[in-house]
Amino acid sequence: MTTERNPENTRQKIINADFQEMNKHGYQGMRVDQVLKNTGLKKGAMYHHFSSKQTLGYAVLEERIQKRITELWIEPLKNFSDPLEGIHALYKELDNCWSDEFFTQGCPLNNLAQEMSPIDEGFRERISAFFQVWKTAIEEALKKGQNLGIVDQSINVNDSALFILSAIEGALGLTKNHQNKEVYFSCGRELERYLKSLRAVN
Amino acid sequence: MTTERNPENTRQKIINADFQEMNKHGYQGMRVDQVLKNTGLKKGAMYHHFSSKQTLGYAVLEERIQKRITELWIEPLKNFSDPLEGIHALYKELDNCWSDEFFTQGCPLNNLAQEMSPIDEGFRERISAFFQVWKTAIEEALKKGQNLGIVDQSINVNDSALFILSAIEGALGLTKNHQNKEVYFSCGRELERYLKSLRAVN
DNA sequence: TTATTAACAAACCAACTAGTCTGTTTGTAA
DNA sequence: TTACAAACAGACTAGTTGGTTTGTTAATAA
Repeated sequence: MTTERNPENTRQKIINADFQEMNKHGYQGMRVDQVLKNTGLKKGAMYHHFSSKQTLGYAVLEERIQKRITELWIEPLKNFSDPLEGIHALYKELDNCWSDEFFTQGCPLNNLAQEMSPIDEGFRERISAFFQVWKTAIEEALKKGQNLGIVDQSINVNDSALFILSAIEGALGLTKNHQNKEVYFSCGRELERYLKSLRAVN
Repeated sequence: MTTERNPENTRQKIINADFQEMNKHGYQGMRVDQVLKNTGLKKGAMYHHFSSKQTLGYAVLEERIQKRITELWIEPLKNFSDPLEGIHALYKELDNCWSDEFFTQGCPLNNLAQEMSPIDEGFRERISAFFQVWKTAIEEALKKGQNLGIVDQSINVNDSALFILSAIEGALGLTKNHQNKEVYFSCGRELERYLKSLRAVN
């Protein structure tokens, strides 16, 4: 704690600073020098912990971005017995969990997805795999809802989970462009309408 | 036609080449040298027609991207008496209008929106204004549908238009990341379900 | 025909950027 | 206490990048 050198802490400081810079400027727009400036560290420190800018970028994705989304979306979804209610609740809850910065800078995962998918297969594969995890979580929740008689049996849970994901990311993207959270709330109300259309008619 | 110098043609060649490079690498990742290489022209030609990389970027957005979306989405939507049918038809029609490249490189407008909104107010304002135009076109179509008794009167057309936009862009974004058109079709089927939920119950 | 400007080509430049290299200090195990 | 490796600092570099400058040729109006 009081030791001057704390390699793990240094590593995390670099990842945190890089995460912020990447989310604002994109991976390509992010400058290693600026990240170092923000941490007060020097090149030697960074290149001791990460072999390249790309390696650092991957670390941010895997250790920071994916982890946070797991905490905010994937894990808590399991706690809802009604998945339709759960998805809408988590959507609204984001307003409390996320700082305003994220609404003007967009979803870190989708930002990377849009920027890097056509030009870096390493990024694309990792992101695609994680979107699959996220989608599967929604899919499983919907299936569970079907078994409980909450979600209509005729629903294609694969299509539905994919659409919900795209709607969430689409809403965050528009919100970022308009720099206005009202856009997010508007889309949320219509997401709720869509979710209602999945409900089993008793 | 057979003249050696054709300034307007040169201008368009630069815009076209820049459009392709920007759509693949992003505005920041786009390299002026590469654009010139693709056209066979030299720096002098480009900086004669455009005062900077930024000016060229704005030109691509205004003269190429916005124009194309107007042709593909905004104008044709007016020809449908049933807006719900129209939106779904245009969504599906994109498969015919767009080359596969666009499904792996994403929507040019949204690509720019996601990349540039937090870092270039000039881009952000232009894109935001055009999204408004697009949204309004959907909104007006829905209103017309309400007047015709096709769309339910209780629908908030502002929310709905925004949600449809976000769903389209969200779907294209996921498709680009997965590099698989099936994602687009999946989302399309669920967009259809949402659109049905807007229909007036007679 | 001629003068003038528009439309380029070609060489050049200063600033930037990821990455390297060498050296120094701190922690730690023997 | 003494090696020794890990954890950095600081200076440096080769390559890149947007932009400039100067020169040349084609179009066009007088």
